[in-house]
Amino acid sequence: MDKEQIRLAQIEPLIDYFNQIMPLSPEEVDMVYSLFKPRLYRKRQYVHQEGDVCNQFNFVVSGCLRLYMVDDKGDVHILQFASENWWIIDLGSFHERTPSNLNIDALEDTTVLQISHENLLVLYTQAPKFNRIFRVLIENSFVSLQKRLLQNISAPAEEKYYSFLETYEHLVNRLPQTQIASFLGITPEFLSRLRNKQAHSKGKS
Amino acid sequence: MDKEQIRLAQIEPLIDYFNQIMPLSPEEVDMVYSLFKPRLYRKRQYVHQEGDVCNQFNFVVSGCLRLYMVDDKGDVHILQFASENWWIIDLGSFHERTPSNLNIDALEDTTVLQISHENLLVLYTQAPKFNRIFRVLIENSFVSLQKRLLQNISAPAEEKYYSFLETYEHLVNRLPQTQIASFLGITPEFLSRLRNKQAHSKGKS
DNA sequence: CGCGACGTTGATTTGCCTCAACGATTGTGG
DNA sequence: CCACAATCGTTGAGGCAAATCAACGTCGCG
Repeated sequence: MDKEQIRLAQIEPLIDYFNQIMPLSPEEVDMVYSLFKPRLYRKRQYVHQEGDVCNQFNFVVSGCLRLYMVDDKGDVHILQFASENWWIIDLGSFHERTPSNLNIDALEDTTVLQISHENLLVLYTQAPKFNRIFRVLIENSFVSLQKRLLQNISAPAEEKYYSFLETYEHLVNRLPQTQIASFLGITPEFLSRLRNKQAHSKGKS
Repeated sequence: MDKEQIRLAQIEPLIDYFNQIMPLSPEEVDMVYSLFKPRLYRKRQYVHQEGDVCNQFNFVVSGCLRLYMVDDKGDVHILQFASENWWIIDLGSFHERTPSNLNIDALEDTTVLQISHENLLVLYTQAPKFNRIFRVLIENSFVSLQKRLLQNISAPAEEKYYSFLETYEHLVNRLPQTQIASFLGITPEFLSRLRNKQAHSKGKS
């Protein structure tokens, strides 16, 4: 495969994704090919750093990224993981063009397809169908975010952990416990004790 | 004013709201007039009940609604308040056409403008600009939801409460403490103690 | 090899909950 | 218009979930 073929192969998962929400015309497919750029990030590399205006909308082709905030004490709070076929971005910073207080970095070597703010506006203007597609896409994100918030205000840590195991089954064995704890909003020590309890009750049943 | 004039007067805040995101053409304004219906809910009345498919997208003109879940123990967990110029809906149920496990009811006598699922599809088809408008609208909701989640996994109750006071300043004196506690995910008793502490420290400074 | 990230375990502390009781206010039916 | 119930906010005593701090073994990696 030459470089061009590699590029095309990488973009396919995104085309599939869009087609699933709403089938694209050949012209729209061409626009996706020309406006989304593949990029590789190495493990631990920043995709976006706080202080900057977030300028790229990222679609993960392979690997895993995280979106997180670092508080005054230096503790990390993870808002989102994104593995294959997920979107990740600081949406507030991206749209309001204001400096972000969130970071995005790579938990594994990760390939993304990214579109800049400028090119996304081009896409919306020249292919209005993408307004509809991105509306649906964000609606889906909104619904899952709302579910997570509901869990957070209503359920104890143990229940949140089990729920996480179900929702992120495909991802669980790729993530260190510390990252999961930070996502759940509990300490790694306490998560360890929860897991221990689970192991014991499983042994008995 | 005759009935027709009342109807028109009630719809104006919504037209203003849309124009602020993206100016509407006269034809688009007409569509809004014909597809959104005003409706009054009395205090404590249900706007939407769990078990039903959520079929109305609601825009609050005056008053205040809440979106909440009732857990196995009968405890209420509030996902959202909506007062003037806010939207409220179970978006998951509305789009997937599945039975909801959330409720919406009125904390005050409330006037809403509502559009049915069916008519929203008509609106999207006949005036595609609304895809863009609703995309922006949901993006805004997404960003504020993400901020709230971040607070929830990173901040102690006291900080969440202060943050609530800032964000919902206009609404705070209209809401009973029990509702605020339920929104924050703490008990009314503990909220009372937090407020007490605040009063004392204010007295000293 | 040696260092740093990771997971575990123990002892202790604390933020927040539970349960119970009490006035103050609201509202509702007789 | 009053009486009674229901809702609301507050306070106290006690308990539990989860955090903190510290120590230790393991593993992967430079």
